[in-house]
Amino acid sequence: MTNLERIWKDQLYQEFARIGKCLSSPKRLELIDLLAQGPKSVDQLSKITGMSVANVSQHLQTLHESRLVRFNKKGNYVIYEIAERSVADFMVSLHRLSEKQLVEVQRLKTEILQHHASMEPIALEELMVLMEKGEVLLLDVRPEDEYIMGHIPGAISIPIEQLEKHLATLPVNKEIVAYCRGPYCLMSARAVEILKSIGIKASRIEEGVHEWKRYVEHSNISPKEIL
Amino acid sequence: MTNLERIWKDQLYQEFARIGKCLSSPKRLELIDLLAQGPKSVDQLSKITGMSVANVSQHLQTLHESRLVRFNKKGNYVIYEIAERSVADFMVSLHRLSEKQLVEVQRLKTEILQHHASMEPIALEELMVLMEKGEVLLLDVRPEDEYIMGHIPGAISIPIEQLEKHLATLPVNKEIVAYCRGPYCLMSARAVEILKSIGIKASRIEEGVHEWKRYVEHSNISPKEIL
DNA sequence: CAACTATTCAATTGTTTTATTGAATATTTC
DNA sequence: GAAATATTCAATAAAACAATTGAATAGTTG
Repeated sequence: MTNLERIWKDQLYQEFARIGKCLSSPKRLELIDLLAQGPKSVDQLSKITGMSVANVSQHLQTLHESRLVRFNKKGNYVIYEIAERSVADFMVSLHRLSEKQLVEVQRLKTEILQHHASMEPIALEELMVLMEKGEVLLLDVRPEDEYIMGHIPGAISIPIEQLEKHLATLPVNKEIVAYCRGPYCLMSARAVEILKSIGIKASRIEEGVHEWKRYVEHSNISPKEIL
Repeated sequence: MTNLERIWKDQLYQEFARIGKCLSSPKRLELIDLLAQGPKSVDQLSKITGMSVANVSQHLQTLHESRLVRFNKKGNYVIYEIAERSVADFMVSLHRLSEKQLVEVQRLKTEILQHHASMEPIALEELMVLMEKGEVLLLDVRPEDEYIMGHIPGAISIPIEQLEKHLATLPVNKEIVAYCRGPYCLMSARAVEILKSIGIKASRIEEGVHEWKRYVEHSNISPKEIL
């Protein structure tokens, strides 16, 4: 290899590693995951994650330097969002790889399921069948703005905090399946607990919007429009 | 969010970040890319990359802790390889994301093309058409063991160092298309230079085996067996 | 325009990471 | 079994990073 080639390769891999650096901090990964669900301000992110505002801001700047996120200023707020859909897709890949390779991730996932008794999720495939038959109501329990940004077709939106208030409006004859931000979000599990406690037949899927997109794109099922 | 939930999430993201940490060092990324082409010993990797043996060994151990690579001992050598095909796929994703988001990567790619005059690659799609017609000979210029590990169907193997010796055996009536490890490997460019210098019509694709696999899987073209 | 809010900046701390060196281990070959 | 080879280990020094704090900025509301 020529010397020039070596320098070129070093520069190139230096760049790839910039993306890698963004992924090397747990806090930053959590921020990307949250932004993948929809745009959020710095202090929203600070409140959700429990990090200090300054700390969040700093992490967001790191992410911005690698062009994984972008922002708009809206009045007093700075609203960050992921730079591209492909960033969210990439995060799904990272999670899948982590689950495949790291036993510890698998262990943590089953551990939390034991705390939420009988919260075993149903398969996405199974949900599809049930929805075809119209036997099931799909419930998106994320905050409403995330639902508006994109959701699984056919789902209705009841954010988890409002679920108890809206219990009366739910059909009694249908089974309910809840979903939230994805496999590492527990809002859908909490929803199932609430629903089951008042005698409604309920379950959850562990997939979120991005995992669902990946699923339909890989299984060649007609990729319906996202409403 | 409950306190327990916060702890759980922190542990989970800590784990994801372990994979991220592996990707945060340029040298480690280069090692993964090389291993994605086929198993290699520590000192092979040391020689290819120009790093010290101890340094390579240390990086490989980091990769092993995150289960991205595995190894077998063969006599005096320790042969490392990627732990799963999905690791190679993930690297393709990372490269694609980097190229999309980082202008600097795009700049570096065009920069090197100016050094190798008229090395503009042809599209994979174009190659497929040409191969259907039988108008083209596809040449894999990587080391032979990497070819044996997996190659694009229909390709023949002539490692770049042996190309000049084997020039006589090449058909004169066919155009030749060369490929190597992927978009950041310059062996195929060197091959085209050699071929053109003696008047053979030649070009290259920038894709390697993994990029090719991704291509056929996403375009639903019959995914022929890899020979 | 003064008080307030959201965000960023700058400086500091303690921690991790990287590359390097030389020694230690394990396997093979003669 | 001694010499040679491939790899790992351990210790070090330099560099990069993460979280924290308090001050600075910029936009908003009364």
